[in-house]
Amino acid sequence: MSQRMTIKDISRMAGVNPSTVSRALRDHPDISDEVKESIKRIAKAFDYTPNKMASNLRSSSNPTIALIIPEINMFFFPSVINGVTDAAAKAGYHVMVLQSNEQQEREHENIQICIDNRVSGIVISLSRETEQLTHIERAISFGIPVVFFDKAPSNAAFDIIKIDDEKAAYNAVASLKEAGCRKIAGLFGHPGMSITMQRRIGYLRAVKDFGLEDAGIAHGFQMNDAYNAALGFAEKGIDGIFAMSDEVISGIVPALKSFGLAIPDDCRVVGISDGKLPFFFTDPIYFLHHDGCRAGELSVERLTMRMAQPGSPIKTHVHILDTPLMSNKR
Amino acid sequence: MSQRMTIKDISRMAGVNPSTVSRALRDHPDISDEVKESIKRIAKAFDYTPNKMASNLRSSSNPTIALIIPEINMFFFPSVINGVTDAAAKAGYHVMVLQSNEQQEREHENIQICIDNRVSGIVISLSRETEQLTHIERAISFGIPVVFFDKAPSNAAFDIIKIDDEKAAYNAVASLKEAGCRKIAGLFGHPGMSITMQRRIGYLRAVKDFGLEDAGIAHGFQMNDAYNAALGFAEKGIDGIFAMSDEVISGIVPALKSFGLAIPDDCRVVGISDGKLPFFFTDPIYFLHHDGCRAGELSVERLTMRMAQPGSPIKTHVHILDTPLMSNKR
DNA sequence: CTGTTAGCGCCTTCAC
DNA sequence: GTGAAGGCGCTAACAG
Repeated sequence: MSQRMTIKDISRMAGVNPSTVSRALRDHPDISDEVKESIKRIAKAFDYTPNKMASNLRSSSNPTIALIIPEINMFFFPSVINGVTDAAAKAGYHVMVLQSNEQQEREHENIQICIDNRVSGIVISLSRETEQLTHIERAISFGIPVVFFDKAPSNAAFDIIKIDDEKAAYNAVASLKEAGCRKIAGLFGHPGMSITMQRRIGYLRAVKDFGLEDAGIAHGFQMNDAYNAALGFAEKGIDGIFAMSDEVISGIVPALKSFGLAIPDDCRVVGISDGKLPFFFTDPIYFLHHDGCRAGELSVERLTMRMAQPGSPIKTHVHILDTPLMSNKR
Repeated sequence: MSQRMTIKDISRMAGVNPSTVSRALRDHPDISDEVKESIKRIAKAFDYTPNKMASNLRSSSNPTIALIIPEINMFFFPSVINGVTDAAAKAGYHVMVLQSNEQQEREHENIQICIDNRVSGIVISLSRETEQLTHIERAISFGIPVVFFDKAPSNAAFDIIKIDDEKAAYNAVASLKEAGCRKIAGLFGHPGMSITMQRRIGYLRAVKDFGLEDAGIAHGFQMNDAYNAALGFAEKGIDGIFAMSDEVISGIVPALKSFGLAIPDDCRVVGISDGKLPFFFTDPIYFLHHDGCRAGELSVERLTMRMAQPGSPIKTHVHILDTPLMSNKR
C-alpha cells in the first residue's frame, strides 16, 4: 500500500464530509459517538495516518528543534544530543541534527535550512570560523528563537547556556595550587575558538595570582597534538597540568605515563570534562564537570519558554552552568 | 518581521501572477529575463524564503531521513550519527534523530512519527526489547524504506549493514590463541541483545576449536560491571580476555591494571571497537574495528538507492562490514 | 451535530 | 512568455 489514505478517502467511505472525519478523529466533542466510532473503525481498518506535512502547513508550525553542532565527536556532543532529544521529545518536538563541520559557510546553510523549514527553534554551538552573527540574527528576525550552548557569543544579547570558561580554568589551576603543584603547564584546544581564549585567560590569570611557575601553554585540538605537547612539558619537569577539554586529557594521560610520570604524585592532571573519559583511567584525574546533557536539556527548556511567547518580549538570559570539581575515584 | 513573505505577496508587488513568481524563482526557462530579475530583486529585498512545508506537501515528499537508535553513548553511535548526517546532507536530506531508550514501545512511537511525517527513509538499530518487527513492516508497507545497522534482525529479508558478529568474536579469540594465550575469558554486553548472543556463540566456538581453557563468560552492559567481572577473571589467572564492545573494554583495562596485570604480557586484551577508545590507553590493546561512520554512510547509501526505486522491486541486501584486526600502536 | 467554504504556500497542468 | 485554475491533505470559521 504505497498510496496512503486521506481524510477524503475516509469521508467517502463513511458517507460524510471530510471535516467531519477530521473532527471525529481528533475527538471533537461536537461529533456524535456513533459517527465517531464508525469513522474511527474505518480509519483503523485502513491504517489511516494523518499527514503531518499537511497539518503542519495548515497550522504553519513545524514541531522541530534544530540542533546545530560544529562536529560530533565522542565527548560532550553525544551528551548534548541526548539531553536535547530527550527534552525535545518530552515537549513534543523532534530534533533535526545539523553539522557545520566547523565551517562558517555550512553553518549559514544550516541556518537557512532551519528558516526554510520553519523550525520552531534552534540550539546551536558555534563553529570555530564563525565571527559574524548576521545569520543568527536573521533567524531570530524570522521569529525563530535561538539558544546557544558551549561555543556562544560573548554578547549577552542572546539566550545562552554555558559555563564560566575563564572561572573554570581559574578554579582548575587553583586546585593544582592547593594540591601543592609548583610548576604547571596548560594545554588548550584550537586557538580560534572563543572558549579556548577564555579558558586560557583564566589559566594565565590563575598562574599569576597563585605565583606558579608557568612551563608554558600549548594548543592542539587532536589527541596526538596534546600527546606530543604533554611529552614536551613532561621533559620540562612539570608537576601539574591543566587540560581544557576531554580531547586534550585523552592525549595528556598516555603521554605522562609513557614518560614515566606517576599521576598524580609526579604530575597532577586537572581538566574540564564531560565526565566520562576520566573514568577510563586508573590514575586519579581531576576535572571540572561540564555536563553536556544538562546543557542540552536547559537549552530546550529555554527554547520552549521562548516558543510559548512568540513575540519574544522576554529579555535574553545567560545561564551559567556549575562546574563542580570532581575526580574519577571509584 | 515575524510574518513572512509568500509568493503571493511578491506577485502583488511585481504585478504578476503567483505562478510567474514561482517559475521565476526556480529559473524556469519560459520566464523572460527582465521579469525574472525584477522578481528576484523583490524577493531578495524582502528576504523571501520559500516555505519548505508547503513545497514538501505539494510534492508529497519530505527530504528527511530518520535515524532511530536505542540510546546514544560515547561509542559507536556518535560515529554513526556523523556518517549518517554527512551522507544525508550530501544526498540532500536532513536527519531526524530519535531515541528509543532501549524500549520497544518508544521504538514503535518513533516509527509512527516517521510515518506521520512521511520521512523518506529510516535507518535503525533495534532496541534490546524489540522482538516483533511488525512496526518495521508497517513502515515498509507505507513505502518507507528501512535500513538496519548494528542491532539488526537475523532475517535476511531486510536491508542490513552490519558486521559478522559471530565471526568477529571468533577471529578475536583466534588472535588470542595465535598470541599464545591459554586461559581466557569473555566479557559481553546485555544478554538480551542479538549481537551479544551472536558474539558469544563465536567466542564459545573459538574457545572450543582452539582448545583454550575457558575461565568463563560474563555479561554486563556498564563499565563498572565489566570492571568487576574482569577483576574476578583476573583472580582466576587468565592470560587473555575478549571484550565484545567498547563499554566492556573501558571496564576491563582499568580492572586488569588495578589488579597489577601487565597488558598484554600478563593478559592480552582484544575487543570489538569503534576504534577510538583503545587509543586512550598506553598498553597495547587489540580490536576488531567496527566502523560506525562507515556503517552510517552505507546505510544512507542503501536508503538512497531504495528511494530512487520507490516500487522497491530490488531484493534486500545484507552488507557485511569488514572488521580488520587493529591495535592502538601509535 | 454536520456540511460548506475557504485557505495554509506552493507548483503544475492547461490555456491564451 | 504569462495568467488562471486547481489541488497536495488538513482544519477552522461559518452556516444551518
